[in-house]
Amino acid sequence: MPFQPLTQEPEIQRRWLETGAFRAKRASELLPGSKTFYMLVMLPYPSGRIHMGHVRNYTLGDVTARFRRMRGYEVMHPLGWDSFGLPAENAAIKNGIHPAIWTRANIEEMKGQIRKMGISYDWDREVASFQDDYYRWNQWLFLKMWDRGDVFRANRTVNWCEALGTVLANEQVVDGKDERTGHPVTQKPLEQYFFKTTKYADELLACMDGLDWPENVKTMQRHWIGRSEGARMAFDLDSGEQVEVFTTRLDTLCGVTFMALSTEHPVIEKAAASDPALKAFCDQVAALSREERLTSDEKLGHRTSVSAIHPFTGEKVPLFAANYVLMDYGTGAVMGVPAHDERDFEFAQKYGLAIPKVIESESAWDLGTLVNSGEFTGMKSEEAVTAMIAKLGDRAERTTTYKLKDWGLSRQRYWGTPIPTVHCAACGVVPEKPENLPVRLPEDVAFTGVGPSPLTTCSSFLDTPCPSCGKPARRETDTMDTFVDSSWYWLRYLDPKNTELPFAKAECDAWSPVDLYVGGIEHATMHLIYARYFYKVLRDLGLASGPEPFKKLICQGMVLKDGSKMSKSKGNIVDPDEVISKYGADALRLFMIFAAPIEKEIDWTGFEGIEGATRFLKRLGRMVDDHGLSADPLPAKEQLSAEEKSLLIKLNQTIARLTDDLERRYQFNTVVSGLMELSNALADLPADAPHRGAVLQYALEAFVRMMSPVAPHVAEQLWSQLGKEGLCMQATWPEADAAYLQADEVLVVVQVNGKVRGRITVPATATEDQRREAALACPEAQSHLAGKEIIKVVLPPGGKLVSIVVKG
RNA sequence: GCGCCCGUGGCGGAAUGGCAGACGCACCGGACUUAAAAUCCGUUGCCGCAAGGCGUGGGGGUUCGAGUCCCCCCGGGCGCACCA
Repeated sequence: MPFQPLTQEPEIQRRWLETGAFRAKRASELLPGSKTFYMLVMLPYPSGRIHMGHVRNYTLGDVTARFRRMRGYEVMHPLGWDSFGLPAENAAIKNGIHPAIWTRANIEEMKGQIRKMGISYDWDREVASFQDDYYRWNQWLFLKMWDRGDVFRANRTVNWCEALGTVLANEQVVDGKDERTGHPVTQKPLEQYFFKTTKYADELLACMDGLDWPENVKTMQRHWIGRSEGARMAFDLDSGEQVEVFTTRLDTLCGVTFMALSTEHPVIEKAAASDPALKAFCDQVAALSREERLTSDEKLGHRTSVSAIHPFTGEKVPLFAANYVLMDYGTGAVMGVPAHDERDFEFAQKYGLAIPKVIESESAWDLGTLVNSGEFTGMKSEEAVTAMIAKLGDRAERTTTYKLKDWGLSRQRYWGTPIPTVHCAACGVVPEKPENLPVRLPEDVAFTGVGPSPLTTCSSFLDTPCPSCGKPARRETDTMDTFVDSSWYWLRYLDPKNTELPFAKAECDAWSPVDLYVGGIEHATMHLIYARYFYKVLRDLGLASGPEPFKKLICQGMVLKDGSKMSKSKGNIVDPDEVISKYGADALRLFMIFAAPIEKEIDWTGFEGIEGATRFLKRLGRMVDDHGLSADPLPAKEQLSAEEKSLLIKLNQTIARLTDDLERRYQFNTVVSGLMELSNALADLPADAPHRGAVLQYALEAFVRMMSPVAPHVAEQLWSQLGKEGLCMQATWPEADAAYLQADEVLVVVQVNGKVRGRITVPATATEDQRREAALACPEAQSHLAGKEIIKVVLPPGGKLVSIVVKG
């Protein structure tokens, strides 16, 4: 049958759906001892059209899911939609379409495109975060976390746009203005909700060692968490106040010549109230945009009228407000030790402060031996810290700080999960009662793009009785960060219709953790830390078990066009849907898998690659056509011709190799090249081979099954043509036959002093001695051995090589 | 600045310390064709007529043997970025 993907693929997809071949079992249906595999791809945002990045991601996942099914695993392979967030709201403002309508239409559109790719998703498990049967569980979990003290409210500085009446993300602020409208943006403190992620900082760090994740992602997370051991200590001020600092180098305490505090530090704010010059300095630092602070590292400070008192010497050291001290790390205050800290050094030079050396070591910033430190002189850094803490008493203690911040989840937006709390004049901020969930988003609101979120003016939403005292109160109008939605969605897939709980523990126990998670590297920190954090919370709530959600992670590379990212603005998008309409899904899938290793970028320079994939599929079709059918049994090995035997050896070696590539190495591109090599070997079988029909039939049946994960439509087609009943995707993955893994005669390479000098053929059964003798006797090697002394002969395991070492 | 990753033909890439360049793309030559497309066969790392030599960014090291492991340097990418 000719290769006609455009008519054949939809027909085959229909057969798969009718058979229910993609359906994953519920925990109760799983037989005891059955192997499960949870294949997960990252939750997509329904932007409207799929792009090549999706195609690559979903193809990788599908190859794995289909392979595991054929290997006898029960497979979970779902998809859903990250369907809250700003773009829908912006579309509503621009086009006057309600976000829900826009979102639903986009999901339908993209689902249709994904279906055409033949990805084996169990669509009965689809979830969409904008639906209240999903986001009610965000609210439910929020309340559980509230009860456990994992949620708190605090003031935090945000990018505030007065004209728009909303908070903006850092990426949306360019040159101190809203990138869309140009309205000015200022920094403003705002009362917000936070998840206490720092509570799990140590565990998040410690569990990372056991994860089968790319090393660079693990490193990024370690840096993000940023654990740092040191000490806190309190300095008295001559104003009668105290300032607490965090330092990793308490041993340098005797080198302190100044104190530097963040411009936002309470002590500075208090001093600024009566010091206009200091106030002006702080305002000037605050006015600098994010980028300006990043690009200029010039140290700036302003001396206050206050001094700190050194706890050992009683000397007074000046106290500065400084631009290089961050309020949200440590205590927002630094003890300035210019001789042993690069930043303090720069600062001291600029402001003419003393730079006394108190540590003797290889470089100024290293640990070493104390000098000029009174009674501590002569001690090693480590023992000095212990001694100083002892002497400082209540003033100091060892402590650990983290760069990881608590997760601010408030968004002053409409299109997100309403935070289920109520503001009551009498009771304060009160959590909603669980039985009143979900707190639904009101639908009858207008989107103007100006002023605060429509929730703040929607009385049907706002007016609600206080859950505690019952008096009239006002609903919270903040909604949740969409990262909340994507932090546990993969557990909802396991039990998407549950109305009692977000998911049943039994389902989680049966399927969790995810065996393979595939997605973009851009989620290396935020999403993948939040999801790990959530899992630990869920575990502590008794909803989930086990420490970590994602056993293995693969970050796929991007799909580029002519070296740069595909984007609407560049007009360089290659639309997957159009490619499928022209070449078919299998050709696209094959190309995506073959073009590069998963983690590397693919540059879509032209259509040559996909045309190559098409050629390969067509050639296979012709091969199966020409072969027809054979019912002859495969003859015994002894009866086969040499060519037939070597074809079957190639076949079985390929089975072994591809199985390993897919099961252990997760190396997909070589799966395709392995298939291509094997197809070349099949084509080379002589037309007059004595058992051609039987051998080809046997080899093709295995071949078609092996190509099925990558090119499933063509595989089904050829499977039928080979006279096989049932679906190829439900057939068993071929098992390598040990009798055909090695040829009777094997090639042995002969090296002399590390250089290849000859090749000999020996029986596979040859002993080490026989191999050594044969190698020494080989004429090409002989010419390099003549007149030289043989030092030793190495026969590495595997028997494929003999290495002769000579002298003279 | 700190950290991580990567440098292999014209291109994408393969090689799990053991024959470097599998497989594909492109190119070139040939067959089929009135012609073209499609298809099929073949060549293609570099130097050399050849024998042979050289070759995985550069230099050093470990090893019988290094693209692969270790050290230094060069080039590219990514992440974090005054983290006390």
